[in-house]
Amino acid sequence: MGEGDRGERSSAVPERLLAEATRMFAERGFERTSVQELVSAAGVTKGAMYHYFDSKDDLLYAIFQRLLAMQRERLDGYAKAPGPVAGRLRAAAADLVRTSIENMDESVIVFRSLHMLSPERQRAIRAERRDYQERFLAMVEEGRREGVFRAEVPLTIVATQFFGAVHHLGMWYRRGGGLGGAELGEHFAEMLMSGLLARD
Amino acid sequence: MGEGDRGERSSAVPERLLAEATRMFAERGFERTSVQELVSAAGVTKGAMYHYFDSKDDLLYAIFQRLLAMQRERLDGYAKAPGPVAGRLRAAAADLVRTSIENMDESVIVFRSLHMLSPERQRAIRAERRDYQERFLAMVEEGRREGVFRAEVPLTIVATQFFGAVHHLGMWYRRGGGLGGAELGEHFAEMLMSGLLARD
Amino acid sequence: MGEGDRGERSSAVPERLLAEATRMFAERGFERTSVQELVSAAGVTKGAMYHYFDSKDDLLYAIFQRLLAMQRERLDGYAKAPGPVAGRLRAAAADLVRTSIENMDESVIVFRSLHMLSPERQRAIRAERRDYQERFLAMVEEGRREGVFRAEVPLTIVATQFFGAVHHLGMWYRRGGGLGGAELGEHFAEMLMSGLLARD
Amino acid sequence: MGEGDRGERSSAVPERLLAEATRMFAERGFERTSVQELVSAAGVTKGAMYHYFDSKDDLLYAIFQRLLAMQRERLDGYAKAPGPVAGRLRAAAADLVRTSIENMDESVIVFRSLHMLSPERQRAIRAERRDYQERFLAMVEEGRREGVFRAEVPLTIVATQFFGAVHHLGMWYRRGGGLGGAELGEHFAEMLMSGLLARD
DNA sequence: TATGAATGAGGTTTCATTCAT
DNA sequence: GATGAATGAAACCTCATTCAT
Repeated sequence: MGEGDRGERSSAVPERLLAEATRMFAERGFERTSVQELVSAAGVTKGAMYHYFDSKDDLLYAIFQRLLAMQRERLDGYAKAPGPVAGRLRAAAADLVRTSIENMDESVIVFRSLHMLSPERQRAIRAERRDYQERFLAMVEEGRREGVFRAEVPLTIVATQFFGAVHHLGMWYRRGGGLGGAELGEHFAEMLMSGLLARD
Repeated sequence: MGEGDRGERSSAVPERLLAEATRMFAERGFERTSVQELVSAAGVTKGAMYHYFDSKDDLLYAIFQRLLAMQRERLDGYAKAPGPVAGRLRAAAADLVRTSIENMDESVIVFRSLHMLSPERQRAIRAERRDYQERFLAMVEEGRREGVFRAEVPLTIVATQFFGAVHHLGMWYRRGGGLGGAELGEHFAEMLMSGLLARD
Repeated sequence: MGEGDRGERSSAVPERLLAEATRMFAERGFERTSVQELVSAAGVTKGAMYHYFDSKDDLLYAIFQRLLAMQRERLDGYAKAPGPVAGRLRAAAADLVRTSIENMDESVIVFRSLHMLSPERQRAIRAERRDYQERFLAMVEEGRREGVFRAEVPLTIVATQFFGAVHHLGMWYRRGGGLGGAELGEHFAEMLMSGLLARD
Repeated sequence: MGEGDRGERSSAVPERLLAEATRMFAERGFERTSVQELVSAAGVTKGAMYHYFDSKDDLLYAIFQRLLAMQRERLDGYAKAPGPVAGRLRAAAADLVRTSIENMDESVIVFRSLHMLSPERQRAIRAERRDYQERFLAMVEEGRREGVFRAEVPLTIVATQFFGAVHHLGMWYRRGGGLGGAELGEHFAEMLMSGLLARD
């Protein structure tokens, strides 16, 4: 039992907990998962869990944060990249679909268990998500100013259609079915662009 | 104490319970709502509730059933009506949006708390919803056979986009905001049709 | 719906209830049987039951009473009959076994659910049973005075052995098995007599 | 606060619960004893009880198990001991009576509340009891093969009489009355042997 | 850093009984 | 004689969290 060994094992505890919580919250829901079942499945004790997380709510919040931070970081990459906005928006859209599918458990939890967070944290997450959509729509605006996107359709409608469809994925998408994440990302991005791009 | 009086009073208990449950489940979630809080809000006793409903789950199921039965009945009306399929599909789409907004509480519950039902009932509800979508898409097929709808786009994509957007309504639509239910229904129907209709 | 018809039906209510209660209390125990299940099985309503019986306890008490009254009446028949006491005791013993088997449900209830009665009624039933045993043992004493039964063995031991064995029937006797009620009655009576009769 | 101290204190909770449950279940019956009354009497909290026992049923089962395991262990001692079978069987019989009286509460519970266990556990206990009787009767058979016991009386009758009488003890035996456990054991063993031993 | 026994409030549900009709 | 909706107390059990070690 060297130090490295021990360090590895203990640093694994929060990660194992998060991984197991993600799996279980997605599978049976946040409230149907008891702390005891969770720690048993993760192979740690209750005491250990409460050493790393203040509460069960804290665990849920961490899952939200991790997914949203990742998506926002990726979006920023496309927003700040060089090149024509149309190509960057299309890439960002495809990327959101692909990463939503790759992190389906987290995505399901976000849409299903947001209301289980404390009101305060619900507000924080809602703000973060609104921020994401605004940054996304800012690219649409950018394209409009440049004249490559049509200006007639209201932004709200565009957002509803696209984010609604992404959100809806968790309701029907099954791994191993017909389409892979990358393919589906292309489909969705294509539909978004066809609604935005000026005809002719 | 006439007959009508008695009928009203006794039939009022289940109805009051359903109404209050719908409101509370939508507002704070199914598991955040205790039976005690629910019956207090409805002004009945716990015993009375369990006289009419076998369990808290039963109450949730009744809410699901009521919404789905209503939507299906309305869809059937459009499916069996005379006239060109394009018009009937557009009307059905607008109607779904409008009734989803009018019954926003129920709609939110359906998408957020499905996983709180017993596995058996989850299957029943999923089957009912699948059935709804199939009937809806049958109208799309009908239009394709008649040559009024394009055949290139896969049905799954059409369904995902449209139903995803409807589903997503509960995440952002707020009563008293810009658009009313009828207007929004027209917008959504318009977008659906523009994706389906053959160009020129 | 003539009067006779109606009379028959209503007089059948207490009987149907007693019959069903006997069956259910024996099968699943007194406390595991709810009043609702009982009245449903008997095909009557709760109100009807409470019209004839003051409480669930009352129903249990009636079952006890009916069995004990019947057994006591039969014992009295043998006690007061003419002829040598040995023959009458043997017949009474065989009869107890046979009727216990014929009314196995009641017998099981008596030994298993006595403690569920109100303390007052428990005392009443215990007194009645003690009385039965005393009348039974009075016949043994009679035989001793006449010199046909041995006097060495204490009465308590005789009673314990015989009544213990009768009581124990409910634990192992299964209808349709090897021995019928009458045969087993003869076996038990034979064993009792062989322990009482003077040798040689 | 040494190690011994801690060990004693923590092991005391399940034991205190079992002791109190045995006393109360025997006195007023399993279902007349609420979990709240039980834990109050044992001086622990409900949570503590459910930490050690999965359910109220579990507590009942533990009482059954403890008595049956003890009895079986003692019987095995006599079965495997050296010496003539008649003496060993007599000793085993006397021992069963004595230990049944010493553990009268448990004995009463076993015969009165077996039907309150889950069906599965009822089967387990019945099997264990059947096993006990078979081991007991195997000693009778052994004696018959050696020619020391009569062969005419069927084993079932022997078992019914003896175990019936033992079982019946709980119905009439009162501590402090005439006979002590050891004496009564001798009486019962004597009666069993007199029925089994060949005459002359 | 980690344990796991213990807490105690609160959860859902059951049920014998009553009573207006 | 009979109904069945309604009561309300009490039942069993769960669970997130704490804390002495």
